[in-house]
Amino acid sequence: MEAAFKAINDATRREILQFLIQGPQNAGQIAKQFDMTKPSISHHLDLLKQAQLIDAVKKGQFIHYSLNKKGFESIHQWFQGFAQHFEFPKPKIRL
Amino acid sequence: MEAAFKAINDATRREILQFLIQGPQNAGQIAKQFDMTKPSISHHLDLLKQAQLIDAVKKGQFIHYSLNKKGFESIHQWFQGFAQHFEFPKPKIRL
DNA sequence: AATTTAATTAGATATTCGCCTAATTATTTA
DNA sequence: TAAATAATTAGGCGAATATCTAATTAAATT
Repeated sequence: MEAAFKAINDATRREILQFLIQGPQNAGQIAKQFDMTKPSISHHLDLLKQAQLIDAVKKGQFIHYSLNKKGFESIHQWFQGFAQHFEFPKPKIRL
Repeated sequence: MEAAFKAINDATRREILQFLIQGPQNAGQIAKQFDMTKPSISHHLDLLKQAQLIDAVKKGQFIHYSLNKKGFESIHQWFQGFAQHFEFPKPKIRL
């Protein structure tokens, strides 16, 4: 949980997560989205992985990164403790 | 939003928020909960206030701090973008 | 008015963070 | 097997962060 809060406290890492909503991407494709060197992106990916916000799967010489539910769940759980005290708007229908 | 992510990326500040679930507390009462000096707590309170996660109301020589919905909403909004991709467990009945 | 109490602001310091360049590892292709 | 490609690891540096002590502000009490 500690790791997840740390991971999302950075604009670049949050943008990486946003980008991965589109689906899995390899490190090079991710790096291309940002005006930053590959080693820097690599480091961000490492922190996101530590936080279990993303998964990494090696496919040949590429590494495919994708969103991982676990990290988001840990944030969700923390948040729920407060949500109960505030009553956030709920969708009209349950999906 | 930036400020909210920054604010919750610290164990002490998250504990302050937890403590405030019980209800409003003044700075001294909050500081008593932690093995840390009052100026340090004061600084944490300032960051939480900047993030609109807490409100501060001066009552005489005391300042009463309480949870503020706004900051939590900004985190909630960000989170919702991902929640849709994962389907988090929902309560059985709508309250 | 002087003292006490609650809290913040100011300034210093050690640690962590984000970024870079250079070097390394691992895989594919010529 | 040598060269090229994908990605990481290593090392260094300036900026940001968390903490402390000392000083300041503001309100209440004596």
